[in-house]
Amino acid sequence: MGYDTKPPDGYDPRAYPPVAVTVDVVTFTIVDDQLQILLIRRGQAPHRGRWALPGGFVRPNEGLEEAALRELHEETGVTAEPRHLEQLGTYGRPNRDPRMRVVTVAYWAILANLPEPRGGGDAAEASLFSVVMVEADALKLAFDHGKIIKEAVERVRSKLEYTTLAAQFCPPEFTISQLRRVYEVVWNARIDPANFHRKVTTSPDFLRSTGDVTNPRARGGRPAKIYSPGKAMYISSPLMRSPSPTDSEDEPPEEPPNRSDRG
Amino acid sequence: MGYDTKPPDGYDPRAYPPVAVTVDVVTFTIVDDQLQILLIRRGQAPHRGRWALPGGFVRPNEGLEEAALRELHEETGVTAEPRHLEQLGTYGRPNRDPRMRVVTVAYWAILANLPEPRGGGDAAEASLFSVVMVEADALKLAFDHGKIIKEAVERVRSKLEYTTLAAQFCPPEFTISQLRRVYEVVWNARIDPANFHRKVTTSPDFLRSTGDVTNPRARGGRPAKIYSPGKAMYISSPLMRSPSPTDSEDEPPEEPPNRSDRG
DNA sequence: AGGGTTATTGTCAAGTTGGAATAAATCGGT
DNA sequence: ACCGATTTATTCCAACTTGACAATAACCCT
Repeated sequence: MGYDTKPPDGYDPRAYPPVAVTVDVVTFTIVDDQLQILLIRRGQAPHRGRWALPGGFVRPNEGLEEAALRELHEETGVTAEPRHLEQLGTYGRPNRDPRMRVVTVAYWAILANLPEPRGGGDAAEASLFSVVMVEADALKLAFDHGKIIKEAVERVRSKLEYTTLAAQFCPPEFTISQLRRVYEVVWNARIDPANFHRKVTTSPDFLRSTGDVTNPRARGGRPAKIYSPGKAMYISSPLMRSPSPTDSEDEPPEEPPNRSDRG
Repeated sequence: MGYDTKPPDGYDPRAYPPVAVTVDVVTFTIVDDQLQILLIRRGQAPHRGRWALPGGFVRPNEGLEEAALRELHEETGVTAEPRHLEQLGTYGRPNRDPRMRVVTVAYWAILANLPEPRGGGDAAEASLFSVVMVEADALKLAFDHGKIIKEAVERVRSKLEYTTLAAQFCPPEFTISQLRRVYEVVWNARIDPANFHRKVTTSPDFLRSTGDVTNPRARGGRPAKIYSPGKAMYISSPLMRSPSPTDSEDEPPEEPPNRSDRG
């Protein structure tokens, strides 16, 4: 970064342009067999009363990730640490905030077993919303948060293909059915149980058997083996999402990453 | 973003913390059968004399991507438009710049047929460096630019697996051998010509035959068919990089994309 | 014509996938 | 105790993909 640049109109390294840097967090969880995100209702202008991502200013001696975690906790009352926190991208279109130039660094997180959010800090209210509602634009969102959320949804969907992140949506110990349900909910697609079972059990160190099985439920059925997550972070040969009938996308939008994302 | 947050120490939306936002660009090109990146030599403190990524302040009414392109052109004298420009990530560790808090949004770009950089703006010098040199830490780099470059290299490597971006390193019309060479250079691995040929020709709309063939070279050899890039942006079933003897990585580092990056 | 070089096509065994069938382990009801 | 229903786990098979390598094609030079 040669930001000692002195363009024709003459910047000085200390006379930096007035820009505010914020962080925003798209927090995913699965509740009621639906992929949901955590939003807060804005208590102040602009966009007062609209739903928005939790987030806020980065403090002078605070790292970006640190700021993201702090704002998540402060504004939503969530005390649990996210199972995963990852940078999504930075949004800095000049007029995305009416008050001044604001560049926001967006993060996305996975939170399992989310306790009911209670709204802390100065956020009036915090609540979970199904991503299908957001994808249908059924919600009035503040700023460009609709765009950010859609890009986060695409990121989490594509990350399930080649990483072992799906297990982070599950409790510490889980069955293969539960894990499959994560994929089905996030991808909004049906997955063949037998093939899924074969795939995840042969993927090296994706799952570790605890030796236990579930105690069978009321309706009967063979008890399922119980697993915990292995140490592998990537799946050698990715799972594929086949286009589901309800979900009609042919070409994924720009920036699925880093499958990169595989990486 | 609820950056109406008023933390205990009392922020006001207009009394934003003093942060500078810059952009930096990692520009890749292939010259002399090597993956190379474009760096400038810093003419001012801090890190005067060190090599750094081209970049600089984002101007008040300028988009981030726009700023990245401007700085690339201003500081390196490159006039050609990049074939690809994509956000890599944002780096904002509190003391990454000794002068003040600077958050930088990093981009990476592909530039084919790079004309010799001449160093423009106030950059003393601009030059290409092989990524193997940078990966070996053989170069004194400014700030955290070494880290940024390494993450960009991993990103471009993983993106070749599942996208058709490799063609952007080639001239508008090229042969399959040239395309294969791109993969071999970027991945630092040998690729079987026959299997590669089969793979790229069967991948839907990756390549379009122009009908022409090369006029044979001095050394002889069968003339190669000439192709231009198709419209497909993704490869249905990814190419795999097998660990090469010289390049020993077992687990890819965090955040390859996307295979999103996948996004 | 013959040997060298590069491009392209073909072959084959090994592995992977999707789909369906089968087996295993439990339930509740009779 | 047995039967059907239910859920999980395993097996089978045909279609496809991959990697390694052989064979062919089309050109050079001598």
